[in-house]
Amino acid sequence: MATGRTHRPATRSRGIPEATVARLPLYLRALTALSERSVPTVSSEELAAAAGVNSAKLRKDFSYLGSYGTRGVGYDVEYLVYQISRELGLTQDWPVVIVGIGNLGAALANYGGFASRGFRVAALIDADPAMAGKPVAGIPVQHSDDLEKIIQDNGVSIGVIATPAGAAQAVCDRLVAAGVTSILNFAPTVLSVPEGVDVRKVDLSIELQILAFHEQRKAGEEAANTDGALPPAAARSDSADQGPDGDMPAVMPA
Amino acid sequence: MATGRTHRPATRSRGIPEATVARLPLYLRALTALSERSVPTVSSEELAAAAGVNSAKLRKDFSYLGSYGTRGVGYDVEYLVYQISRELGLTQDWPVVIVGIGNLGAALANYGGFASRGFRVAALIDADPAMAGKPVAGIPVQHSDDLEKIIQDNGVSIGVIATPAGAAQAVCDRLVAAGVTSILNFAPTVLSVPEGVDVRKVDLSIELQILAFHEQRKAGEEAANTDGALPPAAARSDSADQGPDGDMPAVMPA
DNA sequence: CCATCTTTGTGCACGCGTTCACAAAGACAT
DNA sequence: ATGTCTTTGTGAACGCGTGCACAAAGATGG
Repeated sequence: MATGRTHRPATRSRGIPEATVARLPLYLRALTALSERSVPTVSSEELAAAAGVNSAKLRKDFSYLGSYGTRGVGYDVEYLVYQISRELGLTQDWPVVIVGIGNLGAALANYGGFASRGFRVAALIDADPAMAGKPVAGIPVQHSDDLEKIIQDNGVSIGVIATPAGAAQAVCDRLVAAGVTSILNFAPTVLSVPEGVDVRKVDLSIELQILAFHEQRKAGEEAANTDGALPPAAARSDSADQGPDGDMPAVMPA
Repeated sequence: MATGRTHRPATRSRGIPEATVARLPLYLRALTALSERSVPTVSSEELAAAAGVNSAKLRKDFSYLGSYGTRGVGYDVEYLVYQISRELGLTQDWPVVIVGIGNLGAALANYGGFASRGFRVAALIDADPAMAGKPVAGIPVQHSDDLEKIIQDNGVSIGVIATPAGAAQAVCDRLVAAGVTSILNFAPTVLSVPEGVDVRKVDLSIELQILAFHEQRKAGEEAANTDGALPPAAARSDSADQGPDGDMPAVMPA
């Protein structure tokens, strides 16, 4: 589908569905764990269980990448790790900058999951002069006056915004102007960016609110059940160990 | 996905689509900002722009809650804030515990977006005895030995896991056993929980990987554009061509 | 070489979510 | 009251994602 018939250049992703792309990192994590245990091959059933998804979905996801499995056997773990890594672009080095070194920014700087996936924290940037030079996670914080220079000197195309909401848009504008084309936004604000720039956002408060909704609903149903108003909980094979979210992480494309 | 099995035509149907629920906090944030600026009413067009969504989608979302707008005028800001808050269950107090007070846990404890939305950090829990008693964000850290007691004494139903991946499942099991029915998981692991427990996950590394995918795609397209004058309609293979650079595997299955 | 068994890859159907487009509803002016 | 104008609420169409179910492909054993 969508071989060449591009209508709008908004969401053409070379045939790979967005939902599949969002799951690839999940598979990669499970595969990496298997690889470290020197497991040579894995079936779609096993891998799906490890990744917390349906096996049919996993096979269909992989089918978008190509036919990398062997029928009757399964998938070669190392080979699949490589293929997914390449597909995600993790075989190259991605320098990232983190702007806003508060509690969250510091946590991100210390987060080990980045380096192990090809991401390199090229610089930490903060607007507070008192922070300048102070090392966080072994990296000296630089002042935001030098933001443009830092971006350009390091060839940074991915920026992480961990500033207060009020500063986020201004920081975003400067990042984009300096050449950043992908932004991960932790500030609770809608960022407006020119076309061609990707923004993904993570809002911790929003996640809790979604949980609260379901929590309230559960409490309400329970009350209704003791009242005898509703029939007993019909067995829902819906999702035993997965939330109502299905697959989407805590993030939505902007 | 959500129950919705009762085919109630309209009027107070609990069948609010999951996608809508995920956007309600977004609307609420925009509405709160308007409320603080004492804006009395807002049209779907304006609010949609502020929330970063399509106005038709916004109207449809609100239609699931009821008819809270006035045609020709728009929506009453204060009224809508209340209705959405109530729908999300934010009119009640939600005590939450944060387990794992590392960099991320501390950042979460300090995060201001919780308290302002009806969430109260009831306790901080860590496995490190050296942390016990040490105040973080003004709250003394408690040792995980007391986890069950803390949960029960505070009537906690929402737990946040910010531990290393290795400890997450064990913590999760203890939380669930103690009565927690909603979990926000920051550990890069798939949690398995019994039916009736909601899990939402936030994986920072996954978000970056998704950005990297799109970034790579953008770079590839740009190269293709400057390189060949042939628009995207050229590649018309279904599954044959893999990488934009035709880079074939360096690693073959043994 | 043939039979059998395992597991992939996928055609198909279904349901959810998004978007369009417009009638209905109300505000407002005359 | 009546007409006009604005904006909501929603029916309907469409596209995407999911899961079922099965044929094809290859391994394995005799």
